[in-house]
Amino acid sequence: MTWIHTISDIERDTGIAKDRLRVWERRYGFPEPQRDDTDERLYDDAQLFRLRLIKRLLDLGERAGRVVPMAVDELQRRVDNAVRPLTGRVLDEASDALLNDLVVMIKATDRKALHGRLMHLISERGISAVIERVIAPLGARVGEFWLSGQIAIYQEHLFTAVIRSVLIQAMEQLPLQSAAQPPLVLLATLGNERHEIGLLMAESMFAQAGCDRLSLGTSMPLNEAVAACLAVKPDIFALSFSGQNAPREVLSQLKQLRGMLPPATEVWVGGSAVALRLVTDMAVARAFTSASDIRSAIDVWRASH
Amino acid sequence: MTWIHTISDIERDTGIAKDRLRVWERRYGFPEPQRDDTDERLYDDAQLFRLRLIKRLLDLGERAGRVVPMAVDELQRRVDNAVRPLTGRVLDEASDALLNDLVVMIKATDRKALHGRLMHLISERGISAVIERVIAPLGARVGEFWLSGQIAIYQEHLFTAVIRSVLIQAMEQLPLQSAAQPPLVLLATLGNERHEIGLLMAESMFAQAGCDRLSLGTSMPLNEAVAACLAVKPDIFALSFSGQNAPREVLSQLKQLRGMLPPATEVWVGGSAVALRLVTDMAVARAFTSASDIRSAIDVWRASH
DNA sequence: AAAACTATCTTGTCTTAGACAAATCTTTTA
DNA sequence: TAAAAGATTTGTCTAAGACAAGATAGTTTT
Repeated sequence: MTWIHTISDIERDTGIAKDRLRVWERRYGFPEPQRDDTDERLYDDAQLFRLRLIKRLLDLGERAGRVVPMAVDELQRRVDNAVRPLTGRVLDEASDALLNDLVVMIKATDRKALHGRLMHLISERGISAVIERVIAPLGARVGEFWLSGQIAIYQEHLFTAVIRSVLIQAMEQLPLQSAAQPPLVLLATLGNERHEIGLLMAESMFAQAGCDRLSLGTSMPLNEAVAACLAVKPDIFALSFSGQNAPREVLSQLKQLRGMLPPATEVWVGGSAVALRLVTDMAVARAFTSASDIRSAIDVWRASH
Repeated sequence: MTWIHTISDIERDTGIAKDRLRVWERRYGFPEPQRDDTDERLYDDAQLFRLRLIKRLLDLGERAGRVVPMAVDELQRRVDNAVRPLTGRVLDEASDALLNDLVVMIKATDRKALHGRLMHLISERGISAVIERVIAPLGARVGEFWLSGQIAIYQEHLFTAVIRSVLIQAMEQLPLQSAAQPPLVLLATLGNERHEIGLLMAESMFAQAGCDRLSLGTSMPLNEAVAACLAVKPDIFALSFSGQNAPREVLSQLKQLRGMLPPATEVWVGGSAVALRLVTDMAVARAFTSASDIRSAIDVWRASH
C-alpha cells in the first residue's frame, strides 16, 4: 500500500519546514511532488523516505545543495557510513545475541517479554551495567532500524514506554534514604528533542549514586530551561541530545546556555549526538559518551565539594 | 522590561501559525506589529498577551472574526466567564486554604516543600483522595494563573515535574503483586497535547486499582496511537485532554479513533476539556470529569468480564 | 605553513497578494 | 421541527522575490 502525503504531513514527519521544501523544489528540482486538482503538492512514500535520509545527512553537517539532488542509494550509503562509527562498537557474541533477542521482541511488540527480560537483567547485573551494555546499544539499534524502516514509529514509542517503565521501577527500588544527597541535579532535553531514553538513562545513573534530582522532561525551550535552572539552583544541569540533533544547533544552544547560567552550575551533556566531541573540545560543557563515566564524575564532584 | 518578538516567536508561544497571523493582520487589523529595518514583523508583549487570550477563546469555540478585533479587557472578561464554571467548584475553607498554600509554594518555586507536603497528604489521605481534592484542582489553578501571567512557564514545568515525581513515587509504593491484573490499560495524550498531569493522575488511579498498564506518554500522533493500540491490544485505551484543546478537534480525533479501533477496545477519556460533555452525548467514548469515577468504572468493567 | 581577514556563494526564512475548500452560520423549503 | 440550500467565514496553500546569517574559498599577513 502506498500513501500520499500533503506538504503539512511532510513537515510534521521530517521536521523540514514547508518554505524549505518549496525552495528546494525551486532550486534543486527535488522533491517534485504531484499535484492534486487544486495544484497542491502531494508527495509519495519514496520521496518521504528520501527526505528523511536527506534530513539526517543535513543534521550531520552536509549542505543542502549537495545532498538534496542525490539519488536514494547514494544517500543511504552515506548515512550508513556516517552512522557505523557511532553504533558499531565491537560486541562480544553473547551481548550481540542478547541484543538481537531484544530487537526481536520489539519487532514482535512483545512488551511483556521485553519488560521481564530487562528487569531480570537488572536484578542480575545491576542497573548501571544494564544501561551501559544493553539499553544504550539497544536504543542505538532501534534508532537505526527506525531510519531504515524496519521498525515502525509506534514500535519505537512502545520501546520507549517499556524502557521508561523499567528504569522508573528500577530507580524506585533503590534504597530510599539515599535519594536526597548532593549534588542536586536538574535534567532536561532542549528544543524539540523528544527522545526520552537518554534522559532516563542519565537520571537512573544519578539516582543510583543517590543524587537529589529533578527531571523537567523533554523539549524544554532554552529560555525556560534557564529560568527553571535559576530558580532551582542545581549543582549540575544535565542535558541529553540524541543523534537526531544537528551539531551546530547543539553547540550553539550549549554556548547560549553556558552564558546565561551562573558559573557555579555545571553543565553536563550526554547522548549519541556527534556534536559531543566538539563540546569537550570547546570546553562549553562536560560531555559524556558512556554512562559509567557519569558515576565517576559524580564521585569527583563530591570529592571536591 | 518589555520584550520584542518575531513572528516565529509568536508562533511557537501561542501555537498560531504564521500564515494565520498574517491573514488576521490583513483582515481584522490585529495584530499590527512594528517592522524592523528589513520590514519584518516585531510584536510586543501586549500583543502577545492579547493573542494568548484570543487563542484560548478560539479553542473554546469562538470565531476569529469575532474575537480577534476585541479589546484586551473584553477578552479577559470572556475568558474568565468561560473558565469559572469549570474550575469554580465550591470548596470548603480548609481545602481552599490548602490550595492557596500550595500555590504559594509554586510561586516561590519551593519544590521540596511542595513535594514533601504532597507526599505527606498522600500517606494521610490516600492517593485517590489527594488526586481528586488537591492535585486536580491545583492543576486547574496553575493553568489559570499561567494564563493570567501570574505564573511563568518554567514554574508550570517545575510544578509538572514535582507532580510527576510525587505520583510515580506513590504508584511504586503500592503493593507490587497487584500491578498486573486486567484490565490492561494503554494511556496517551493525542496530537500536540503536552500536558502530562492529567495522564499521570489517570495512570495513578489505574495503578491503585491494580490494573496492568502502559503509558505511551504525551503527544502521540493519531496514526501512531492507533497502531500502538492494535499491537498492544489493551482492554481500555485511556486518553487525557487538557482545557487547552479545541472541542471540535477533540471530538473529531475521538471519532476517527473510535472508527479505527476494534470495538472490543474501550476508549476512556478524561481531563478538563470542555469537549468532554459532548463526548458522552455523542457516545463516542466514556468520558470522566472526576478521578473517583475511574475507580468505579474499573469495578464495573471487572464485574462484566 | 598557520592564522586572520575579505569576498563570494549558499541557504533558510521572510515578504506580498490572490485563490480556494472546508467548516460554520443563515435562510429557505419540505 | 428538521433537512436542504445558499452565503459567509476562515485557515492554508500558491507564486516569485529579497535578504541576512552562515559556510566556503581566496588572499594577505605573521
